[in-house]
Amino acid sequence: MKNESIKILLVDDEPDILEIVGYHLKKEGYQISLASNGIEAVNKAQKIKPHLILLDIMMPEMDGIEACEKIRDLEGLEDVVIAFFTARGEDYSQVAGFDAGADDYITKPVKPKVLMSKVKGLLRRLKKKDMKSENELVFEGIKINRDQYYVEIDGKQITLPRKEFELLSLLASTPNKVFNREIILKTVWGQDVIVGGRTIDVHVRKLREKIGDDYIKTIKGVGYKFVV
Amino acid sequence: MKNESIKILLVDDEPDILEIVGYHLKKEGYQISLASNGIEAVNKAQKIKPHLILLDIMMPEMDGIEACEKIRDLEGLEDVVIAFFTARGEDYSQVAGFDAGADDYITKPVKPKVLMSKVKGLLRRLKKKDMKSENELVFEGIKINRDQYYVEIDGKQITLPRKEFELLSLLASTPNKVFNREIILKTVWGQDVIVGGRTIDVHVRKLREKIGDDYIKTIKGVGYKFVV
DNA sequence: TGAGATATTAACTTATCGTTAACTCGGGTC
DNA sequence: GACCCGAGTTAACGATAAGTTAATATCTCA
Repeated sequence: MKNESIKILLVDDEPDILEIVGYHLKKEGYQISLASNGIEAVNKAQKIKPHLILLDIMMPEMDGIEACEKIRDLEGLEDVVIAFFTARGEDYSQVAGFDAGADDYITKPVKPKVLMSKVKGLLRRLKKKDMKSENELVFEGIKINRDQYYVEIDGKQITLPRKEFELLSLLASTPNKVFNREIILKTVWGQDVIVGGRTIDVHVRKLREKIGDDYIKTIKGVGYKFVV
Repeated sequence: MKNESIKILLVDDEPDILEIVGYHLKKEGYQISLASNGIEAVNKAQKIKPHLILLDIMMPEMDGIEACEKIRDLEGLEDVVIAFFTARGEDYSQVAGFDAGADDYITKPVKPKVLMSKVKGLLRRLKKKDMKSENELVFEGIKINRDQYYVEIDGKQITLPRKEFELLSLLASTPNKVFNREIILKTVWGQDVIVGGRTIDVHVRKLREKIGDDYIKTIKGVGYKFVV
C-alpha cells in the first residue's frame, strides 16, 4: 500500500501539535484528518475509516481513553491501529490505555524522526494484514485467490492443478493482454524448461474445461489472453 | 497470562549480560531462552515463538537491527514484542531500530528494577492482545487453544503431541491459506533443521488420524491448507 | 536410567499431474 | 481444390508428489 492511500487521523486539543505533526505526516504523503476532541475524533473515525489514529489523552469533551474505547467498538474499525500521545509526566497510567485498546504510546515531545519511524512501525502491522487478502484477483463471475490457491466461478469454488492455476493466474494478472507462447513458457514453466509444442494447448484446454470457454481467448499466431 | 507461561528470548554477545539479566528474569518466573548472536536469535525465535525479545544491537554474525527485521518477517511472530538493548553512547540511531520494527529501547547498563518494570510494561501490550482472543482459534467443529495446548473436536477434547499441535496451529492460524512445505518446515521445525522429504506427510497423516480428514487439505505441488 | 511417547526415516504404494504423440479441424494461400 | 500451418482434441504414458506403513531413532520424564 502506498503512503498516498493511507489515512491518518490526528487528534489533539492543542492546535500547535496538530499543525506540526500534521505537517510532517503530510510531507510523507499520508492523508491527514484532524480532530481536536474526543467526540470529534469518534465521528471522524466513523466517517473516514482511518488506518492509524494518533490520539491525545488529555482533551476536553471526551478524553482519549474513552474515545479509544468508543472507536474500537465502531463497525469496520476493528483493525485500526491506535496510538496514544502522552505528555511525559502525565499521570495517566499506560495500563488504562492498553486496556482501552491502544497499540502503542508516543511520549510528547517527540522528535519528528522518531515519530515518523514509530508511525512506519505501526503501519507495518497493518500492511501485513492487508497483504494477506491482497493476493486476490476479482472479476465478473470469476475470482482468483493466489494464497488460497483456488478459483471461484459464479460462486462455486474449484481447485485447479498447479500448472493450470499458474497459467490462469498469469493470464488474469493483466486482463486483455496477449501473452505469447514464449512468455507463458518462461513464466509458468521456467527459464530453460523445454517442452513440446502442444503442451500449452493441452493445459489451456483443460483450463477451459473447468472454467468455461469464455475467459481465455486464442489469438492465432500470437498467443492467449484473458478476457472478462 | 501467568509469568510462567511467558517466554522471553534474550540476545547478547556478552555472556555476562546474558547471565545477569537472565537471572533476574528467571527469578520473576519467566521462561528464558538465550542466544549470543543474530543468526541464533532468528533461529530460536522461529522455534520457540517467544512473547518478548530483548535484543542487543552490536553483535557478531548478524547485528540486532538485521535480526529484528528477519524476525518480524517470520510466520507466526507478527505480534512478538521486540526491545533493543543499547549501550549508552552507542551511535546507532533509534530511528534505525524503530524502522526495523522495534517496540522499545532499553539503555545499558540498566538497573534490575528498571529492567523489570520495562519488561512488565512491554508485556502489558501482549496481555491486552491475548485477552482479546485468549489465543484460541474457534471454528465449526474444532477449537484450538494455543495457551493450553489442547484441541477440541466436536466437543471432545484431545491432546496432540507437540509437532502435530504446532503444525495444526500454524495451518489454522490463517484458514484457507496454503502453506508450502518450506514455510511449514521453517516455522514448525525451525530455520535450518534438515529433515527427510516425507516427514511432513507423516505428521499430516497422524494429525488427520486424530482430527479427521476434513480439516487439512492437500494442494499437490504447493502445500497444505486448513479449511473449515 | 529406562520405559513410553514422539519424531524421523526408509521403502513401498498410490494417485494425480504433466507431457507427448497422433490425429483432427479450419482458415488462408497458391 | 490441394496444401500448409497453427491450434484443438484425445488418450495414454511416465514422472512426480503425496500417502502409507513399519521400523528405528530420539526425546522426556519419572
